[in-house]
Amino acid sequence: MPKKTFTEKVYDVVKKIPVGKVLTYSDVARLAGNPGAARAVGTAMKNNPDMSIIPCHRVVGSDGKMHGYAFGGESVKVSLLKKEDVAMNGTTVDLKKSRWKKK
DNA sequence: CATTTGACAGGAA
DNA sequence: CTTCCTGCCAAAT
Repeated sequence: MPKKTFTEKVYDVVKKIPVGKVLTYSDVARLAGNPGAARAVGTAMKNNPDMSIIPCHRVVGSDGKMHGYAFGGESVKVSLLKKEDVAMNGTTVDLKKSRWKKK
């Protein structure tokens, strides 16, 4: 079987994030098979082939905030996530409750 | 093939 | 809470 590149796996994982949940770059890296490659996840994201199918706003930093990209601003991201039933804590995502984890 | 860059994380001050 | 430094990995040049 064709071995997917790390980037491909990242897209696959991100696209599978359910509504109301978020993942940190570290988590995406881990699910993609490369724990610790959080930075590489960001690299892949900015290289993303289809931003429309990749809910980048559901991928946040370890602090539950956007580090670089957002749909125009943190406020927009917060509003959007709130709309998606994501547990928020002010301007930050409540990873304690909204972190997507497989059970 | 080597160097630089970047949408990161975690710890220290 | 903010700022700086180090470690990590992949893609781009």
